[in-house]
Amino acid sequence: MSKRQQILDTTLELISELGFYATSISDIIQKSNAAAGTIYHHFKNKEELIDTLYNELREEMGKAIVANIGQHLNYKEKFYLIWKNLFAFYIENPTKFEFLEDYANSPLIRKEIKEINQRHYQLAIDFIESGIQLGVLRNIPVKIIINLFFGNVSTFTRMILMEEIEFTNELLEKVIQSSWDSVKIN
Amino acid sequence: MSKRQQILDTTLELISELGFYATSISDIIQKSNAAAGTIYHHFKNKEELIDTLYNELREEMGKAIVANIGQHLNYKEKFYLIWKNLFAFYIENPTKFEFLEDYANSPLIRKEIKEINQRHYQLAIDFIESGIQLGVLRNIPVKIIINLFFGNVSTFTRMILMEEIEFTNELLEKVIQSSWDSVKIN
Amino acid sequence: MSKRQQILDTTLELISELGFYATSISDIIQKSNAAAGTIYHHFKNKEELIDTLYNELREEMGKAIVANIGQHLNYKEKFYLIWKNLFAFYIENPTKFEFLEDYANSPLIRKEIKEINQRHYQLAIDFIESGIQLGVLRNIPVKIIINLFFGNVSTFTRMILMEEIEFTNELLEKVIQSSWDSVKIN
Amino acid sequence: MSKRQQILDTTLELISELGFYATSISDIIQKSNAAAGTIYHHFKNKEELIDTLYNELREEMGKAIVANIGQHLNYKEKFYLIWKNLFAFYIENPTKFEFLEDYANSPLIRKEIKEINQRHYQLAIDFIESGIQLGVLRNIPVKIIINLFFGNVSTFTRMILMEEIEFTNELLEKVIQSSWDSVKIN
DNA sequence: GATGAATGAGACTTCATTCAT
DNA sequence: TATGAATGAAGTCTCATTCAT
Repeated sequence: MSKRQQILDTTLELISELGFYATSISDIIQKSNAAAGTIYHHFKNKEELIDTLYNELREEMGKAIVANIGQHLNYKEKFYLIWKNLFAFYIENPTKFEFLEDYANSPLIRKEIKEINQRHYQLAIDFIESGIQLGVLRNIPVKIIINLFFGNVSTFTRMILMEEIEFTNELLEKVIQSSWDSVKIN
Repeated sequence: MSKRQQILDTTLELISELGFYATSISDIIQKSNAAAGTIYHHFKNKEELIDTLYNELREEMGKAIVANIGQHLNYKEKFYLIWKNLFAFYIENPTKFEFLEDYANSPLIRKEIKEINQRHYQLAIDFIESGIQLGVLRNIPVKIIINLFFGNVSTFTRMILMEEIEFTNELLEKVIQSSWDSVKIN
Repeated sequence: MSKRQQILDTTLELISELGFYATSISDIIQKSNAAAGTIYHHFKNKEELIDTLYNELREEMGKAIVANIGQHLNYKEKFYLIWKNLFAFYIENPTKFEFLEDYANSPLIRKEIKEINQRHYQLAIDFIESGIQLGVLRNIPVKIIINLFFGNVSTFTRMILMEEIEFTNELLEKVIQSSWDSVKIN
Repeated sequence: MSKRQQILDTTLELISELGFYATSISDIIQKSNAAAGTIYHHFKNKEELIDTLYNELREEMGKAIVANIGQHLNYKEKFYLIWKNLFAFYIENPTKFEFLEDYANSPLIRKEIKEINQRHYQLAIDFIESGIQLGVLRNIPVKIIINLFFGNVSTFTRMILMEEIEFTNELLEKVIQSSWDSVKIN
């Protein structure tokens, strides 16, 4: 594996464990077996290193979300599948989940929320918009629906990962049902 | 105003603006017109200062949530009122909202989530549990319902504060309706 | 002696010995027995520390130059006395001489030359201008005369300090005579 | 152009602009389109690179100084011509002027001043010595006369390049006259 | 001749905290 | 109660240089 990748992998691990601000370049140097200069050879600064990681994970997550979305599924089935896909991605990649959550909640970065919404969420926006136009979803601003959707998945994932509640398929179905009931036309 | 209160107020302002980790004691010293020694006279260390603030705000928020909850209201009306109370508290106190969110999302602090659930959420737990027992709410673990509830209010608040969407009473009603539909028995 | 003064004194010694860029904050810390934080408590950064030193020395030098300038001296006698005063200040304070020269020659700082000319050289400007008006000095731009004057003193001082030539009073008189002959009306 | 020459040219440009210590190998790599290894293939280290440049420029300057010195000129005419030659070389090659000045003023390098005097200034030494023996110049140590001479040309050049004063031929003549008057026998 | 990834010492600066006044 | 000078560990980043390709 290349040094560059070692650095990225180590950064992901450390930030998911310690968080954004508690992870120092020193920590990354030690755990990745890279020299300080090597990090700065590949990345302009700490911020760029983290942003690179974020963008990679965002893309990976974006692909995971739409896995197995066949044309034969109806709207509600697609909604459920996306929910499960995102949840599965998080559960199978807890470090990535932690990193993405931490990044999203970082106060300085949160300012970008508007831009991010358009850049990364385009597929989601289209999906929700079509639901409204089809008369399947309520006429609530798309952005709100999306944020509530992602918030719900994150909340549930966190509780499972922190072992606050025990996972069962039945529970998963119930929670997705909640999510669906909150946006579907009555 | 006492120096102690000046320090607390300044800390709230700074953390809500810059976030947890970007706010240094140095910043607080400058903005509060207090000396370093004065801060350490009133608080054992930075952590205690922040925790003090957190606990005060938590209590204040706890009281705000249950304002005007009269016995004559039915369950759904109470649900709506609590939602509105919390939202109003956030909107009227945006710095407190930011602080509480940042604190809650802080990775190191998030470990306390279990304990917090019991300490601060007892009223909420009782309210949700009674809803389930009354057959008004679905049989989903209480903790999940609570976290989804608080998550939804926060998500909506953030979008209004960041001016991603424009506030209207009609929109507020729709969003609370969503929240309610996600947990009420069909 | 105050820590602040210890830091300034040490900085003067080190820069005069090693030069501007070869003097690190680490060096200053070690030699001054001050902690890193102490330096930054008194000075915003390395640049401000050095600028403070420069301004103090500039003022000191400005006073030295005009020592013993009595009203009974004629113009040429004043010219000789100022030359000797500046030379004596340099020879008696070789570290200050080195620092001031190094500062003046620093490429980045040299940009300020115009401003410095007006701020620190006002007395010199007045003196030269009066010489021209009295018909004692040639009609050459004041700035040029001043820079040649200071350049000559520095050149001579450097050669004495580096022991390239041996000092004698006779030699000093000859060199000042050179300086005078280069600007006096024939 | 060879890579070696590209490196030398870039180094000259950067040092003349940023100065000695502010110019990093990194800067040279970027601006010259050469790889780190290439620099170290041609030059043992940074010091050798700069010294190579210095020696080349010294030789070039040495030649420029004596351009058009015909045997038919008398001593004073030669003095004037050398002055003009050096000034012209500086004005036509401002980057070389800056580099040479910066090198000469570099505190660490200044220690070599004695050696340099003999290596590079032999022609100048001979010229001044002959002037003294001919009874045209004052009996002041040759080294002093040389340093004052070069110092005067540099001072004037700098002021023109920094646009502190406007160049005119008349002014140039006046300044050379000053220089000459400072060393000629009265 | 030329490349550029890799090194690690050392640069400047900020941090939370202490303590004599 | 309040002050602010002093601390020194630890932070991010740059530097000149090496070496396998």
